[in-house]
Amino acid sequence: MRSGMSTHPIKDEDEDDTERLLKHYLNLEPNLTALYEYWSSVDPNFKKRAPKFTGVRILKQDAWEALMVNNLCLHYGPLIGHVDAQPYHDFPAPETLTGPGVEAHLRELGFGYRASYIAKTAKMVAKEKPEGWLQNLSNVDHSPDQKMPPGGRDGYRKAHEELLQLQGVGPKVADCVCLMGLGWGESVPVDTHVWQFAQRDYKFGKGKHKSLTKATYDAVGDHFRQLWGIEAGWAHSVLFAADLKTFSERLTSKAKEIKVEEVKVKQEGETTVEVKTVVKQEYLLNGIKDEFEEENTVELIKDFKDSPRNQRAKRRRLG
DNA sequence: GTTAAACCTATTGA
DNA sequence: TCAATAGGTTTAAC
Repeated sequence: MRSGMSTHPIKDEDEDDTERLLKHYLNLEPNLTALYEYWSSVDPNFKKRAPKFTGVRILKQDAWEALMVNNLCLHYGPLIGHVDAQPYHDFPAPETLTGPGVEAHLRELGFGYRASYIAKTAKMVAKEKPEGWLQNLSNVDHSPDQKMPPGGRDGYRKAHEELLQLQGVGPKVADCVCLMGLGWGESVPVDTHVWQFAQRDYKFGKGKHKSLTKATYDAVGDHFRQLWGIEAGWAHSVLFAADLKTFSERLTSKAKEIKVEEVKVKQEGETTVEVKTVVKQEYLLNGIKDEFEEENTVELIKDFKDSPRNQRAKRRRLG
């Protein structure tokens, strides 16, 4: 990719558009700092957790691509080219996945019960729905200061509803497509992680909204839309990242280094007191208070004394 | 209207 | 090896 800092105007004319495409796909235009500041100003929980998860952006994917998955490209997508002898394939068009043997083949490829969903959805999009159906569900209005009801703009509600007709597409997947493939910023996909922190930090999971029914699903989305505004789906992604196990290692990685040092030091001494010291340091490093401290305490104790009781305690707290 | 069971495979950690 | 995790949607049953 060209850097865009060329001093040769003549060459700029045939400069490729890779940078422009990347900026668009990675959605680099919006001011992340301003957005984070706004979300932090309206939500103390966001303010507490977001600093460890900066730089989260919502991709501007193709809607059909957002609807489907990865492994498909290798077997159905057209070959784009090679990098270091490694072949790269584009995403297959829905028409490519409408053949009679597709479902069986996808099962062989390990898609499991989703094989039939993919095959049926491809048929619906390619054959049963009118031309441009999916793309026409996109948000095209980018004017600032739009009003948005808690349920979202009409276009978002329409897109969400239409997507639910597809086989294997429920509210969560529909919202993922709305958010990343169709440009509806207020879309909040509620998956298991979002449901976890909705219960832990936003008082869901009791009373009227005890379990994640459709009514609860909508209520969670409405709450976050009301709280975070028209880019609620973006704010949601920041906290989603914070809830993932793979990413949450960020919260303890530095402390683990210190923990190792502490273990060496205490080699000849008693354990309990010194473990607590480590926890304190981790707590300071993280800058995250209350319940996090407790979780880390349990985990660290588990590391040193791996008793079944402590394992149960950890599972219970981490839920 | 809500809940439970069934659907599928792959990866990771104890 | 087994449980947890990736993990929502559909269908049947209450």
